[in-house]
Amino acid sequence: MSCYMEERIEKIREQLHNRSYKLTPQREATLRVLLENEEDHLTAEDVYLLVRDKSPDIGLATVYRTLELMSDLSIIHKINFGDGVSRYEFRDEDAEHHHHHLICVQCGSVNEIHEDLLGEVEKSVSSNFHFKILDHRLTFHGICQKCQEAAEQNGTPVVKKANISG
Amino acid sequence: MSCYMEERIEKIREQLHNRSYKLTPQREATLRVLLENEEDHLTAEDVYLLVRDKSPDIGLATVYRTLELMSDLSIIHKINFGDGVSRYEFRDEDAEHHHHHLICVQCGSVNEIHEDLLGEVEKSVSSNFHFKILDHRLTFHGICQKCQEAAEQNGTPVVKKANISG
DNA sequence: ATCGATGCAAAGTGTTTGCAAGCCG
DNA sequence: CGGCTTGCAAACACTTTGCATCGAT
Repeated sequence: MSCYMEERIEKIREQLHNRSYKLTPQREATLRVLLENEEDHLTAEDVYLLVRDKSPDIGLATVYRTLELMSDLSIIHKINFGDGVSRYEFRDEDAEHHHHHLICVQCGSVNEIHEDLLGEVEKSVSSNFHFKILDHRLTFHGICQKCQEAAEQNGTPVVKKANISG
Repeated sequence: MSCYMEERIEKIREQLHNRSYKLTPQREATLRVLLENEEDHLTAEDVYLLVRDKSPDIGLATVYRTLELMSDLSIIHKINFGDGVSRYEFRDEDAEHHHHHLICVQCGSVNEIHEDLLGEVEKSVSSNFHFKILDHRLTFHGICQKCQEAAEQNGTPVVKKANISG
């Protein structure tokens, strides 16, 4: 895992150099946080706080600038669940296109679906609407398994955490 | 159309009264703007400017409060295309659930798809992930027919608008 | 010496809130 | 009267920007 991470960092260093950007310590620290939390969907603030644990002198603006840059270079993905905050995650190298989110309106948890659910749907949209699809966003809002179970047992939701709404 | 609009306004007035809210002149003006621009996806600012044409003394905060209220009552829908601004549109009375957006990254146009594309997908998500789906958001980002045609003819996009708006 | 990258603070956006005044049953 | 509504301005949360400084060519 650690080795895998070094690999990815090196690859990104190259990508940056090829476009005459530097992989500065701050940028590297930011990327490492993102890699270490690949399962989550961190906000800029989240990233900032985590980076600061290891590199206390980094500024929030730098984190924003780094995230923006990485996003422009398609190294990471900027996503938005409609709660007014941007979140960042690593782009799947292969299946970049086929990755959706399940947001629990009860506890705020976000889970991913990695299957390609939209192959057929995209085909029909392309041909029926003459729309050339480059990307898509699919999000389901609902109740996750945990909260359903909790509700069955005692009628109380697991946690009251988020208000990700549309 | 005008008559249709009165009908809808009256219906909403009732809905509000049933929940002990009033359909004040400001709220009514806001709703009328939304109804008159049902095809668009207006931001709060858009709505504010349009309302002000007819009711110059309305405040932006009132527009926000009205939109929030109508959204809470599921009379309108608050949507978010990931550009950091909330947009509002009337909720389809019947097919509330099956309505997606095609956003052109070239000219910024937003078109709607009213077909239900996700019936099968939802079934498989529900059963595979034990996730109780309440709602979903599906957005395709790509190039609309117009921009494709323009590009074929002279390599130049139709408009450079950069912003996601109607 | 150059030119990008950084940290800080200030400015910017879009949205929400506190509050005194207004309206209406 | 008593509650919901309103307009205004101030507060807010998140993000971007200006600028002097730093650091690696």
